[in-house]
Amino acid sequence: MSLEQASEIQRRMYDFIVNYMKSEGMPPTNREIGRELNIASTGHVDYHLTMLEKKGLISRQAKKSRGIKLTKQTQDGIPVMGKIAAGEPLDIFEGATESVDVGQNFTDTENTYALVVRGRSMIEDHICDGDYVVIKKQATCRDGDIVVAVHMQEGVSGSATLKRFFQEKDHDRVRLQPANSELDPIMIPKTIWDREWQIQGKVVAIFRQCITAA
Amino acid sequence: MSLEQASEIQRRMYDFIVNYMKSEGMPPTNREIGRELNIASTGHVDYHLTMLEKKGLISRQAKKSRGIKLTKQTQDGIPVMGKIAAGEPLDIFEGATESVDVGQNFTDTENTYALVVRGRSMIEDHICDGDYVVIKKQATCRDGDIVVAVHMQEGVSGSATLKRFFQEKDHDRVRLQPANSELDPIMIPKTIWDREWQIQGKVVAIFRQCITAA
DNA sequence: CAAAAACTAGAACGACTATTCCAAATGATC
DNA sequence: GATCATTTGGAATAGTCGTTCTAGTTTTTG
Repeated sequence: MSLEQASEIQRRMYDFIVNYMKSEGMPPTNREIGRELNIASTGHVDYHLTMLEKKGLISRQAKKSRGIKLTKQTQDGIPVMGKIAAGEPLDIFEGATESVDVGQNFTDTENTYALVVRGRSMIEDHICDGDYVVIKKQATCRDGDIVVAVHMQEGVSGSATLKRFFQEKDHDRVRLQPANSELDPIMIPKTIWDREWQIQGKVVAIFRQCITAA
Repeated sequence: MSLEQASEIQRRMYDFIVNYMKSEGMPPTNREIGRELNIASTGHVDYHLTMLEKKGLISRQAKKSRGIKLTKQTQDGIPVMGKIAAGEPLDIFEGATESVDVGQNFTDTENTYALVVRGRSMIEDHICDGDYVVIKKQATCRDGDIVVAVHMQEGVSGSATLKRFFQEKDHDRVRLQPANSELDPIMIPKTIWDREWQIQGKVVAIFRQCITAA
């Protein structure tokens, strides 16, 4: 919640605080905030900070210089946009409800997100049920890449599937290959491919959290 | 370098700054440092901060409150202590040369480290050559846990191996089971186990970075 | 329209902060 | 013993900081 019910200037203020903390390693002062957002009065800044605090986005330590803390500390994680499988395409991109912290390996947060793998369709590539796959958004890919392919059907929101991508030039079609010998590949003629399918991105990393009950 | 050539009080000061930043999210003021280290004079604190800066451990922004930055960026990653395999035990713990950033999922940095997996000995558990395994240090484990087991031979530094741990009570021995049907388990009588073997820790996560040439 | 909420500016206060200067111990080196 | 770097205390200064106050405008809401 919260971020949506903040006004435009409060959102800009919050963004500035986040960026300042990331680059400077400390929260900004009220005056630094005002200078950045062209706010002439420190009291004015204080007012909006109080609002942000009331909305639960930050917390403040009274009287302390730079006494701002972020309550939502998931700054570093990348959003988990949904679940994905190969056998039965699932809807994704309903908005991130979760996030997974994979550190600073993937800094391009604009173009990186994660999905939770469902099923055993990529098991022979050692991608298991429950694994997080880190996806880098891109519209093109190379033969053999593990990609998120979206099937856009008329009227229906696209359903996504995780598969290896192969371009079979001699047959002029695309093969989406699961990594499970019990499952069949999807063969798509190039003409239909261009019209109905779209590469959303490719897998750049896999993260598996082992259940550890002790 | 640098940290070694700092005096005891400067080391304590540096530690306090690191801990303060970790818990408070901002650097401490000179006065807060003095209060913590029982230094009566702010000028005194300033003197030691100047020394720390000269030795390259911190950098300072003149006149700014809390204007301290750590130059050695707080290794957010966890140290990669070496390589490990099941087939041919490898020496580890030669000191970390590398580190991998797995985010804030594992905050107990004192008791967590990573290893690079070599070989296909755990392939049926979907742990591949090149994967990072995140290890949580602990001396005991449960049946079925994937553990780092160290064989301590006389005179030789211990060699480590990654396997699943099983305690076979009826035979009074320990089985270290690779996840590769081509490889045989290691069976160790309980008496020898207690004397020559040691559990270093268990796998809590797996991180795989896919080669992405575009 | 009227009332309420949100937003903006300016000024001022007291506390906090980094820095500097002075003076004096302590410990090591030669 | 003399010299030097290191370590400590006290005081003072100029500026920064969070906060509060008054007073006005704009926007939203009923």
